[in-house]
Amino acid sequence: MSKAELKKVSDTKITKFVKKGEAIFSEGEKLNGVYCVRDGVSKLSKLSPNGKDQIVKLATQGAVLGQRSVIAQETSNLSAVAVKDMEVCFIPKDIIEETLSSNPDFAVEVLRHMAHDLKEADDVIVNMSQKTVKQRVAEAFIYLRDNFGEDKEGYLSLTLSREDIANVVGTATESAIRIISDFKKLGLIKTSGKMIGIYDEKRLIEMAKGH
Amino acid sequence: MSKAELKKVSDTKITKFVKKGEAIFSEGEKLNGVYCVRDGVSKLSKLSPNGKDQIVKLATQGAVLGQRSVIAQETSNLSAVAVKDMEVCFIPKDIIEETLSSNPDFAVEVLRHMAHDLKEADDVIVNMSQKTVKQRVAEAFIYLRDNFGEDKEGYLSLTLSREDIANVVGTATESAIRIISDFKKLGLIKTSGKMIGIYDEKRLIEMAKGH
DNA sequence: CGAGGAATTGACACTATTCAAAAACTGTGG
DNA sequence: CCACAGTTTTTGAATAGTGTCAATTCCTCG
Repeated sequence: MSKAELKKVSDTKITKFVKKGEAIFSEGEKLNGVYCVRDGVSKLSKLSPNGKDQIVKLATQGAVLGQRSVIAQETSNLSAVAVKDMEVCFIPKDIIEETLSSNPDFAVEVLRHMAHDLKEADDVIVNMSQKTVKQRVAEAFIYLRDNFGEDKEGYLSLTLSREDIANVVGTATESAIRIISDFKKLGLIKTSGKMIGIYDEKRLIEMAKGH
Repeated sequence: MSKAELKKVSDTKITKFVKKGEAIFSEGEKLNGVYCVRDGVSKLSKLSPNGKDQIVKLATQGAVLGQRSVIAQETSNLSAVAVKDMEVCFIPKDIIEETLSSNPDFAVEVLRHMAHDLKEADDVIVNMSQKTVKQRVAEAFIYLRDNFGEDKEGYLSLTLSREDIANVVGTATESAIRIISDFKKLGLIKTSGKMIGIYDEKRLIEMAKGH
């Protein structure tokens, strides 16, 4: 973006704080702008017909929420709820649209970003359909560590409830719990309250591949 | 696109015919352009680590293949294979890139298109993770009819092998076969060779919702 | 300390994959 | 036109993987 555009954006942006558990927007809602994540983590989920919530993506610092819906000029197909206290800034739709149509570089940049998201979505589809729940749980832990890090004691920095883990993996909460319990018994992970830490990364990765 | 641009595209485009079963491009291949589907149908699939092919999308007339990879400047994450004799036209990467950066309207149009694909991918993720194989098979038949139509005898115009059906649904071939056989016994569908026709749409839709 | 939600566990029904074998179909060369 | 070889489609039976429901136990917060 040019300097003038950047200025316009920073003039109009509104910073918002969202507490863990609170929604930024919900499925079906009409969005009149996008939200940039400055801090914290949000889950993007979609309610399935059977009443369960499928988490499609976890978004953290640097991610932009609502982009897809604003560009497609549709209501949101996902809900965004904070899983860790957040600070987001809001950018009105008008600015996005205007910048898109006046600045090809910006459009291409957004395009690249969306192309990347699409590839990730394809990968998730393959994972969901071709891997067992056990493999997906193992994968989820690796993913959580790689994307959100771990504290000095080796526990994952992003702590999700067992239900959220199940919703990321796409399974029943009890199934996820049982597998976590198995992993612990096998010495692959350690737990402390709802916190989870990776013990034996190597074997966990093996597990994710199916062994 | 402007007239001049359109002309440039039609000057450089190369028409290609692809027979059923032949590949247009494969996973990991570097694409130096995109393919527009003028006729026929292609499956876009990704090989999973366990050796099975997951069909992510079926593309027909009007669809553009390879767009994502060209835009992201990456090798293709999917393979494209014809499931029905095809006619495609090739548009070199250079032209795409140039048009993207010079014509904001074109970029926005592509963006909208990709936003739509992304939403569809989200829906597929939810279906894969939250529905049973039986529901997904039922859904697949409805999808095939809605998108590819049926002949005068009521058989689906797009005939896929049982294996392809299983790969769309994300299950073992035998599982898909068994479910198809069940549906037939229940009077929901009829078959003739590998052709499949929908008998009782209403109950099939119920089935897709899970009853 | 008590209430209410979260996490865990057991038992059981149901779903789906796997391996093996039989039957049906397809194209080819005699 | 038929027989053969190679696929694809079907079916069976055994096994493994998941989901559901109900009952406890744990935790956390007011």
